[in-house]
Amino acid sequence: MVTIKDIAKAAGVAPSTVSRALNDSPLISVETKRRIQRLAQRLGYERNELARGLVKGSFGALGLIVPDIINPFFAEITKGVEEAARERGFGVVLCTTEGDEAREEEYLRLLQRKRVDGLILASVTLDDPYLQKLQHSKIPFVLVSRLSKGIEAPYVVVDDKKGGRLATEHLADLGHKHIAFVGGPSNVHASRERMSAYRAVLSERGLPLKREWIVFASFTQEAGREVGRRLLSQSERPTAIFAANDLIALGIMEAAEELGLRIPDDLSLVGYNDIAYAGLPRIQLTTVAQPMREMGQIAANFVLDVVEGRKHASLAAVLAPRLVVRRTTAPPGRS
Amino acid sequence: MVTIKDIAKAAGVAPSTVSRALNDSPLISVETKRRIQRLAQRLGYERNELARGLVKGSFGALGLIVPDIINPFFAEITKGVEEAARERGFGVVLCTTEGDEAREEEYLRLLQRKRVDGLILASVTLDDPYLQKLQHSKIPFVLVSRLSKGIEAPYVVVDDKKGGRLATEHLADLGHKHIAFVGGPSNVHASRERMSAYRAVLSERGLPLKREWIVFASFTQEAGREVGRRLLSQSERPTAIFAANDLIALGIMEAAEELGLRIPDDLSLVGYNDIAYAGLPRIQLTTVAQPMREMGQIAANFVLDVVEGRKHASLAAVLAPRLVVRRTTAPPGRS
DNA sequence: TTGTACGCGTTATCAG
DNA sequence: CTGATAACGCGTACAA
Repeated sequence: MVTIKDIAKAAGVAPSTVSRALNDSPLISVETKRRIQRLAQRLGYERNELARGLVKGSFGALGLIVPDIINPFFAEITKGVEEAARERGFGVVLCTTEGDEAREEEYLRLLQRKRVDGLILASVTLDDPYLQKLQHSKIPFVLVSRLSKGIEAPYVVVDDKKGGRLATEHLADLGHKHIAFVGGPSNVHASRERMSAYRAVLSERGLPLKREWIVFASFTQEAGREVGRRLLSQSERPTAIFAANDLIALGIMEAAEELGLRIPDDLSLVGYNDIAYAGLPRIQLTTVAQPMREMGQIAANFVLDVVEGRKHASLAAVLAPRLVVRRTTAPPGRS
Repeated sequence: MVTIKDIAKAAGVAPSTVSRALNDSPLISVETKRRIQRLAQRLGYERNELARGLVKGSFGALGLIVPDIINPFFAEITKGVEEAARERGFGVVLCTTEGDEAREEEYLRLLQRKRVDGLILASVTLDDPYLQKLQHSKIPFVLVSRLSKGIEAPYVVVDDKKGGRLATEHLADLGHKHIAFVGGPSNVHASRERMSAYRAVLSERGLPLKREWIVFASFTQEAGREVGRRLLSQSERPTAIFAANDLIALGIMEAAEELGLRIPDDLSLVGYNDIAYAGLPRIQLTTVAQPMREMGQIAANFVLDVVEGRKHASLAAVLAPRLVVRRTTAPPGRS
């Protein structure tokens, strides 16, 4: 690999002069600058960012931690982050945790060792105490699609209560009286918020609130299928289900299919996230859309602003969800 | 951030001793080693990999270039790469190109500047001449799910000809005589291979080969819908379509729906890739499955083997595809 | 405008 | 077994 020393030798100048030329410094004559720049190009010089980072204390990369890159929800966030980072010349180190806390901590250490300039945490498992440690580490970070109870940390989220309301009210407006809720893990903020909005709406409307019709599982299709089977094979089954994400909804759809229930005739179904496949021809899932890519962009740009010194002290962005009505919801059939 | 110098001072030894302790070197007494290790832990020391990378000439990270992380096909590959890298203590820098060649080159330079240890190219746009340059750069790389004509480069692919055969023969076996093919970009190797297998099967079986029934588009649902509309609204329409990936197939499904055609009654449809959503309740797409995650793992492990000195000179892995028959294919209706 | 000298945090080499 | 010392490639005060 060619270094600035090589260029310096070839050009008959000092390495510092080459450095100045390559960094477009004003304290160098225009002609030597251009001469050196051309030479560098011709020699195929690529700056060593390890060395530069060592000096400047900044490597030019962001760390992104997500639970699962296969999940389109996080894929969209990732895309937003990556776009924003790329536009500003930064790299993105991708870390997936599978929801495993140990792995998350392991990755966090890896990223610190690599001296990334900032962290974007779209993961959910990390406990508050660890976040506290992170705050001391001086490396800027931002929470995406999650909050932290004890810690005051910058975040960008979508208003889950509002989203939960949109979904539940839509079902109630259609005339449903027997509405169940299927969430992700019960310790995940989003799960709880959507559930609490669901409860609030039911109680406002004077609809029955059954304990057995509030289920927490995990944010996967398999979990949705299992819960769906259980929920829909009871003698008294709900006429509508609000699922806390689209994957769960798809699993429930699968279970309904198995049990010979037609959607939306026998069962109305609302999901959450509007992942790309919710709009598929035969799926046509009614769902709550979140601006996921935008979340990623906002998060990345905030961290980069902090890194580059325009110090936004904090960030508390709450974006608005949007109900997307498709074909899995209808008034309840006469039964 | 605490450095080895800080630890050295605190322990009353030289920095080099600390370095030896932290690297578990044998040329240090067991007791000082342990003492220093404990001290480092207590001080919250995290090694600076920029400095380490500078002297060792290796940063401990892989660069991964994919066209689009939203596409489940590449998300799966990414997952495989990330898993393998994590297990061996490496990070992954994610780069998405949107199929834009300029962006790919830009990223390639970024990754070189960051001195990643190896490259995994799941992108398709890069031209052979550029690969040639890459070979000179001494940084090991591997092609995933693509080949290069002129250059002898390590690769891991799935046998597209075999996959194309599986799909086309399945349709022919069902009795279809009017089979169309919809590919991705015509300059993509996978597209061409699947198409050529399609042609071979048709000619072997003595089935009519219509020029208008071979269409190249792009690997997206939108493209599939457009092509589907055109193909299916002709007076003489095919009774079966082999789509070169699942997204295209889904688009075609959408178009068929719009035109009032039932699947598989009026139209049989085979996709390619078996992305997670092909198995969805109402989609149930017959498709050709590729071991995507495995490809990612094999690719990453190969590059890492090279990096770590166990020098596999080359890699030419051809994995086998698998036909997954679901509910979008059936014998042609009487017409 | 340019060159010199030093430091960033680590590892490796060579004495001791 | 341990301690100096140099080197990795670059940026930057300081001197010229």
